[in-house]
Amino acid sequence: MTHNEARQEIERLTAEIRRCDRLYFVENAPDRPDHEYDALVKELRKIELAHPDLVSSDSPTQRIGDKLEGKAEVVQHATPMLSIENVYSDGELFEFVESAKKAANRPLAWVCELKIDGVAASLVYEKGVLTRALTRGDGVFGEIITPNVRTIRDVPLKLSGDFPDYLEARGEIYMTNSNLDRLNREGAERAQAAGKEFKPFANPRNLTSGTLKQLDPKVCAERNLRFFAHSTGSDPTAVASTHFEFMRKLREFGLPTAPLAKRFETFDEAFAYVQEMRENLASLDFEVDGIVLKVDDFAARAAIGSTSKFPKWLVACKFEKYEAQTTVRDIVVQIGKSGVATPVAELEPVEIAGTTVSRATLHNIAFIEEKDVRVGDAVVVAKAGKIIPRVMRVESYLRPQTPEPPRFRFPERCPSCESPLVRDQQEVSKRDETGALVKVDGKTVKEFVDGSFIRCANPECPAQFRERLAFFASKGAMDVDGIGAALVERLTSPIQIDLFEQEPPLVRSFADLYRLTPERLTQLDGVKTKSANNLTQAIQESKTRGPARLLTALSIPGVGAQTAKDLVKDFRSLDAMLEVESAEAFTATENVGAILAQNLFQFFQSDAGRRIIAELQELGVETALPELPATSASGENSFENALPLDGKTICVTGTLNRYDRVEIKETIEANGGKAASSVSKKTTFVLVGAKPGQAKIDKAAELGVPTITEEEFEAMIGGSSANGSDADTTDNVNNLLF
DNA sequence: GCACCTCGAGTTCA
DNA sequence: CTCGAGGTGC
Repeated sequence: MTHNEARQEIERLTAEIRRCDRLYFVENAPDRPDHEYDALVKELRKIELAHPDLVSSDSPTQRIGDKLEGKAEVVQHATPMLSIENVYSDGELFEFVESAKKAANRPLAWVCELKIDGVAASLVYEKGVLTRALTRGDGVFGEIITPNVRTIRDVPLKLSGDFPDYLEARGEIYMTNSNLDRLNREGAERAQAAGKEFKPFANPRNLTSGTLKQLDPKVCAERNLRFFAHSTGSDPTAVASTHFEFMRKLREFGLPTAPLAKRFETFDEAFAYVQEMRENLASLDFEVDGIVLKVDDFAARAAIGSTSKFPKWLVACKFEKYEAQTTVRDIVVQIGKSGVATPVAELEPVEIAGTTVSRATLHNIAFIEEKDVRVGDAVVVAKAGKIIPRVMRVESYLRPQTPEPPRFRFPERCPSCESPLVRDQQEVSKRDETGALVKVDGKTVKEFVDGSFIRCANPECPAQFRERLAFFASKGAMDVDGIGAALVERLTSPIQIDLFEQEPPLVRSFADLYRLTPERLTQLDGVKTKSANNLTQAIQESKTRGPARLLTALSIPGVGAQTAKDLVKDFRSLDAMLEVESAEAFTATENVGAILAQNLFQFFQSDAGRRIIAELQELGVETALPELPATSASGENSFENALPLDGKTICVTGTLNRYDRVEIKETIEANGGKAASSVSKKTTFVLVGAKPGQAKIDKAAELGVPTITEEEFEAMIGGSSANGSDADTTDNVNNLLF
């Protein structure tokens, strides 16, 4: 064969092979031309062997490249791969569509596509050649999986047709159910022949994800992964003006696109299709976890925009429900930072709305008794407020009769320190049988009744200390980066030297935290020099959080962030609080009554409390506000400029575009307003974001409190000097307070 | 004493 | 987010 003949033959074979790929993958031909394909590739490889100079990088024989060394490289996406907002009910879907329509301000055509449960990936084509493939990763950084992706026959190594210079196709890599079955069957056969045990792959999604991380592309090639594109990371407007048209172009370039995609002129038609698809999913050969609904027109998309997390012109209708039935494996009792003992149901893990739920609180003794939850019961768990699982009901008809599980009995002793658990007592006015108040000499008679909570009364309880330490280091308090429940557990556990010898825990008081050195930290398993240094650094930085944060961090019952701020405003230092002579001195502060005052007085008079503060002070933790500058010492606010939100109380509900929870609170306060957590008559505005809480909206309507949008809010604060970058001394003082 | 407002505490998972 | 309870004003 001459050189020229070889070149022609290679071209012919390549075209034939591409036709096979296309028949099967892009056009979904019913008969899979596997034999033909294999024979063609074999023939091509023979010719290429004889003429190595004619082998091009996009030849079908080049799908399997060299093994990767070590770990996959992580690189940044050209534009972030945002995730999709999920809706789980028709109501949520309608809400989403309404907001999109409003933002677009024009009629919208919609495209429906199947959402297949696979691994999201981005494929970069430069001058039509596949140069890089990345996993979605965290959306900003992804792992390079190019060698493995090259083995996927759906993925053209070279584009055809009139493709743009630069194209980033985004889509889903997945595996069919029948292919999973085949792999399991073959694996079992092979294992049997070798006399080994074979653990079948559980589901196609996990296998896909695992396969893509394989270092040897040969393994990936055998697994027969699939791919389709559903969007792009590059600019599509040069190629098409609508999504549906763009997808058609991608198919022309040789890229398969989302299966069963359809375009509809109105949402009503699209919704009918969603309903219809819901019924027909079982017949498909791949896992579908929903239907994606997207605005077709690119210009309309631009008008609608995105939040920081999701585009607002795109939504996934999930088929799962907010509710699931599961079994109670065990009921355990947790001790909180104030000693409250909370029963928690440990559940057989179930998926609800995209997350696995394995625990749910049973709140308190009243809840558990009323619902009569028992170990072994079938319970229905739902997500209240979209996140937190809640036991809705016990399916008591499913309860085993022989033997019937016993009623839950609250333990009598603390699971951590074994000291007795005691029921809270509450002071109430005494009433007679008719409900009328009992009076003696014109005064009501008080009596104590059982309260809602059960507590461990031991102030030294290790479980309580752990909770308090975690709270001390948490965001709202001293904000020590890197200290969470897991590390607290280890810091407060004895250190095992060898089988017989152990040393006391590294941290037995708040002050011990500030005595930690990198050397001592490395005594813990898995803490190496780097993390030990970072941690000690973070701990040192927390010394300057100021007295309000510190007071919050101390876990004095009833004293949280707000009360601590109020107190520090009046007292200005913890020393001043140590010097008070009676509990009444605290009641002068706003929102502090007899009970809180007593709690505070008790703490500041106790040896333990005084020691804690003395130790922290000695270690250099700030316990006082800086001295007021002479000019503004005369009175509050006297020299401050009027701020746009002075005297206004704003309650926020839903998700905002430009701020997260903490930021919006800070912004409101920086502008002189008050950020309230609930709507009342005193609320000036309710700031409504996306997916607002219905309770707050209703309440606002009921009380006639005006609602504002994020844009209106921004107009109000006018983007003025409120960001505090040009902070003067007064601002600094405020920063320490707030 | 009652009604209403606010804050604290507990809670789950990626 | 939700519940419970402390605080305040009438």
